[in-house]
Order: sequence, then C-alpha cells, then structure tokens
Amino acid sequence: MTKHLHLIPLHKNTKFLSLFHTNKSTIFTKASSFTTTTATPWNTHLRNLSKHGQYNEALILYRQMLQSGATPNAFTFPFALKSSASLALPITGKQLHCHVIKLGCEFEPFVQTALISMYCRCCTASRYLWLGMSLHCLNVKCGLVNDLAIVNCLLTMYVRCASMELARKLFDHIPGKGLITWNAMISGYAQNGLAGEVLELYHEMELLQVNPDAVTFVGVLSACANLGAQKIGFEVEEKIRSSCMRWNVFLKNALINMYARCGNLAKARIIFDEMPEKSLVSWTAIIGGYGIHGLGNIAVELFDKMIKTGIQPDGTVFVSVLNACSHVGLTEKGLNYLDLMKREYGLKPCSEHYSCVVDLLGRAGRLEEARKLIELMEDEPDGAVWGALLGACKIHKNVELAELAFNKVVELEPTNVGYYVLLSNIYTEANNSEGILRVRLMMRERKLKKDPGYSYFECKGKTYLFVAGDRSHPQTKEIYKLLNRLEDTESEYGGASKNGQEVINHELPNIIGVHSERLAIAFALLNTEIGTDILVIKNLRICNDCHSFVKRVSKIVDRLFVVRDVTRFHHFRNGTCSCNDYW
DNA sequence: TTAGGGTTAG
Repeated sequence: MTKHLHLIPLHKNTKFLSLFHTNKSTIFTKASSFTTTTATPWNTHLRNLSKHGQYNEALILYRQMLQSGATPNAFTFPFALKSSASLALPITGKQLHCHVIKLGCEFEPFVQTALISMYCRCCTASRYLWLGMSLHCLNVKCGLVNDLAIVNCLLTMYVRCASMELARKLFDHIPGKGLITWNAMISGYAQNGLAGEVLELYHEMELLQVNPDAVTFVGVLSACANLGAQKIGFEVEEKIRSSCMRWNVFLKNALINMYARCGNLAKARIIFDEMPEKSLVSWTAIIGGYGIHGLGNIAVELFDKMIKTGIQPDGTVFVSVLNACSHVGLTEKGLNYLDLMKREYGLKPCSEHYSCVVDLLGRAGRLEEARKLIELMEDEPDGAVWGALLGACKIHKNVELAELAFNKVVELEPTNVGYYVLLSNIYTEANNSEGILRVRLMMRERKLKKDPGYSYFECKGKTYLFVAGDRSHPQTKEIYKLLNRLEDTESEYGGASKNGQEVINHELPNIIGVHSERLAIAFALLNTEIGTDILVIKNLRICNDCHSFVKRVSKIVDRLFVVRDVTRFHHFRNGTCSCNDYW
C-alpha cells in the first residue's frame, strides 16, 4: 500500500481552516494567525518545520496554505518537497511536482534540487537510475549544472542509486568543489560500504586543506567502524575534541557505532551513557554492538530498557536485537520479539528479520520450523533468508534441506560464491564426493571463483593483513615458528593439524597452507605485550576447523580471550571462512 | 530560503 498525504488541488480555493498544532517550540507561531495570502510568512513557517524534522506538520501547513488562497512560490516548494521525500511519500511528491509545473517554477534552481532530491529519495533503488539520469540531462540542457547545489544534488542522486562510478565521475568533473560536494562523495562511499575509498578521499581532502565539518566526520567514523580501524577513529575523535566543533547526535552515534564495531564496548558504553538525549539510532548502535560481540544478554536488557523509556522501536532496532538473540542462543526471546514487533508495534517483518529468525531457529537445530517460517512469509524470501537456512544446515549437517536451500539461494543470487562453497563444505563433511564435484562443475560453468579471504590485526596504529598461506610478512619466520609451537601443543589437546600445515582437501595437490586467521593470531601474539594486552578474538563465524583452533589456542595462551560470534577481528568476504581459499 | 549526515543480517 502506498502512503500519501492528499493535497488540495490548486484551483480549489476553499475557506481556510487551521488544524495546525505544535508544542515543540515557541518559534512556531500558529498558522491560524495568518490572514495573509502572501507566500512569505507561510514559507518561513514551512522552513522552520522542515528544519526541525516536523515533516508531517509541514505538509499539513502546505495544504492549509493552498486553502487560504496563498500562492506557493519557488521558496515554498523546496520545503514541501523535502518533507514529502523525508516521509517517503512519492505520490505527494508527484502532486507537488504538478503544482510546480502549473506555477511555472520548474526550472528555478532551488526547486530543481528539491525535485531531484525528492525523486531520488523516493526511488532510491538502482532500477530508477534512468530517471535520475534523465533529470541530469534535463539540467544540462537547461544550463543549470553550473549551480553547485544542483550538481551536489545530482551527485547524491547517483549515490542513492548506488551508482558509485558515475558519482565519482561527476565528482571528478566538478571544478569548484564545495565542502558539501566532498561530504556528498564521502558519505556516499560510506553508505555504499566503500570504507577504504572514504579514508582515501578524506586524506585527499586533508592534503588540499579543505576543512572538514561534522558531516565529514560522521562519514569517516562510519568507514572506520566498517574497517575496524579504531586508531583512525580515535584520531578523528581527538580532532573533534580539540576543534571548536560542537557535538551533535549524529557525531555521537557515529562514534558509539565506531567503538562498538571495533570491539571497544566499554568506550562505546561510556559515550552512550553520557548522552543527555539518546535517539533511536543511539540505542540501535549500542544494542547492535553488544549483539555482534556475543553479549546478547546485555543487548536484550538494553532493548527492554529502551522500550521502557518510551522510545518507539523501528524495524532496524529489531534486526539488531534479533541478531543479538540468535548469536547468544536466546531462541524463545527472539521469537517473542518477532511477535512483539508485529502485534505491539504494527511493524511488518521484512527479509532481514526473517533471516535473523531463520538463523535463530537454525542455530537451535529447529530446522523444520525455520523452513516452515520461510514458507509462511508474506513476501518472497530473498537470498539472505535461504542463505541463513543453508548456514544452519551446515551446523546441523542436514544435507537434504541444504540442497533445497541451495537451489533456492542460487536462483536468487547465482553469482554469490559463498553459497557454493558452503554447500561443497556440507558435502565434504558428509563424504559426498559426487556432490562436491557437482558444485565445482557448476562453479566452473558459471565462471565463478572465490575471492581470497583475509584476516587482519591492527597493531600500533597499523593494520596488518594476511591471506591464507601468506609468507610476505617480514616476521614470517617467527610467525610460523610460533604457529608450529602452538599447533604442536594443540595436538596434545586433540588437535588435528600438525606443523602449521593443514590439508584441506586431499584430492587436490598444492592447496596446502595455513589459514589467514592463524597467521593473524600468531602475529598478534608476537606483537602485543604480556600483561598489558588481552587479545580478544572475535568472529567465530568461521569454519568449524578454524573455530576449534581458536578455542584450543585460547586454552594454551592465557591472554587470548575468545568471544563467540563477533565480526571485527577477522574480516571475511562473502561471509565464508578464508580456509575455503584452498579451493 | 536550495544541495551533504548516524543504526540493520549472513
């Protein structure tokens, strides 16, 4: 069902009736006090409402403006259009566009930026890129592209359509880039998961002595969170503190998220606790942080506290709490949350929620229930949902159901190599060589190759990256020596591997090596000080073999602390363990 | 008076 706020057609000049109320701030005079039919006071009012995020009220005011007989002008539409975009009301946006055309304001730069922004916010999917590109062409034809605001807006349009190459091309061709241009590109990279590019651009900005502002730092902190680059994040925090910049909720939330994702939950919690006014995003960031670090009980506790505080949850925070439940085995609690979100808050669970719940049931071994839940889904399940079931089949060695989930998932995501690797590993554990060959053949026919996975460890401000069997690090000798020692000791605990070498698949020659995780762990042990550093190994979303290795090593090395199911120490592409690189 | 911002799994 598409939502929209019905706007009175322009020709209807009905008697003015004020419905406008606000108790938010005294800056808003009551709309009912307007007896004028000139647009200016209405515009000022609209601008204030839009500036304070009161978009619904802004649209009501716009309707009242029409009813009063005032004629909107080029300064009215930007705020009305922004409101419809922020509320994701495309039909209202289209009605406003009609008004714009009727009043001949279409080619006013202010209106044009708002129109582009409105369309690309309401059609954010890449399939609407053509619409954005035609708007771009229109602006070129009308000679409006010399206006920096218009170009910035077009840049954001490409970003929202996830068309980063086109965005960068446009960015590189903008002659007098302003801070907003830089920010649009930096935020765009951050929003599209291109964290490395964010840091590169930020560095370039520093070299060109362009002064960053809060928006820049938000994008950079988000990138640090994704990379696990706590050191850079800390430097950004210091820079903000030493500057005269005022902290705002966006910055604090970005900081909480950065520390939480980097594993520094204590710091994240301090910032969160000290926030006088926490937004829903603040709660989501801290709950998500505890969740991914395997501290689901605290995540759940915080979620319940948030509800008691009177904060209205949204779909995103439910994803975080469901994920927290699944990682810590709070199956019933998670199922209750799914029910709560539908029943109490009228939120429709989407694919992300279902993939969490399938994961939740799957980890608990309730595979049949998970399958039934997928069948009951209102919308078509996406790859992530079937992928979660496939992952659960791997844990519980259910080949039959794995084949069903795999067939579904490759139909939806035929080029996602991770799923092929997962099924092949399920076949390997079941000694089903026919199955393994079948998957390999399928991959060869489809020309699919797995990207190498890697693990990294941040040490003294530098990030060290390892791929499987890596011998490029200057400390290689010491690393392998330590690994040998660890694994020799490990075998006393019943470990399977010997001498730092591991044969993953006996059928294939020359695919022997050491997993990247092991290299990173050995490197970390060599380069951190006993007594001062505790190594926290996070992310055991790795194969059973690597999982047991980490567990065994943690028994031997007292400063190795293992946390279940966390993501920041190791970084995997396609969500698979890098040991699959021996393919 | 227009353009840029934080949170979501595997």
